[in-house]
Amino acid sequence: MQDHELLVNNLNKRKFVECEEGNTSGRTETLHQGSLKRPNEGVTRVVKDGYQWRKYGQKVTRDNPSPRAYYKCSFAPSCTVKKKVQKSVDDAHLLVVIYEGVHNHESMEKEPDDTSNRRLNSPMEMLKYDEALVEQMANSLRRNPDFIEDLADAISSNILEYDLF
DNA sequence: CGAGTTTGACCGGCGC
DNA sequence: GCGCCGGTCAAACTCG
Repeated sequence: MQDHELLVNNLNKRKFVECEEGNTSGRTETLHQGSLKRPNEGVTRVVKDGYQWRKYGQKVTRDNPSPRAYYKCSFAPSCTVKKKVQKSVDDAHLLVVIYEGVHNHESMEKEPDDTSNRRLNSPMEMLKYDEALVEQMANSLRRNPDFIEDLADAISSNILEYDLF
């Protein structure tokens, strides 16, 4: 399933904090605020979860003061998958990603270079992200003890998969 | 020059 | 019927 792919991808990019299922038609993920939305921060441009997304709109919604961004999958013209990205109401450090639909094509997993991830911005930035990441994880885990099991399960199964590569 | 982003306008659904 | 709101479109702009 793509769930795991996304999870692993985000972990690789050091942006993933927590993931929760439970949206009706789509999936919801909460990401640590990283370079996700700002291509000019010098990291990867559009590819961050294995797919290529093209932004087609942005809106400020009522329930959340932060603008919500709308993305379509631009990797395959026939792919109608969309995703919405907005900051969490609870925690502005988190990005909530809502996926709608299912990809009808392979992901772009084979990112040409793992080296493109390599430099977030600077070692300082990485440290900052790491700190915030740990903090966020601790907080969310404290709040959601049940989540530990799911997360550990997902991570461990993916680690095993990755070991094969 | 092409691909992607920004941003204001537009449209349709829904509640009153 | 009207207004609000979320979602989408498209022209202008930016960047590599």
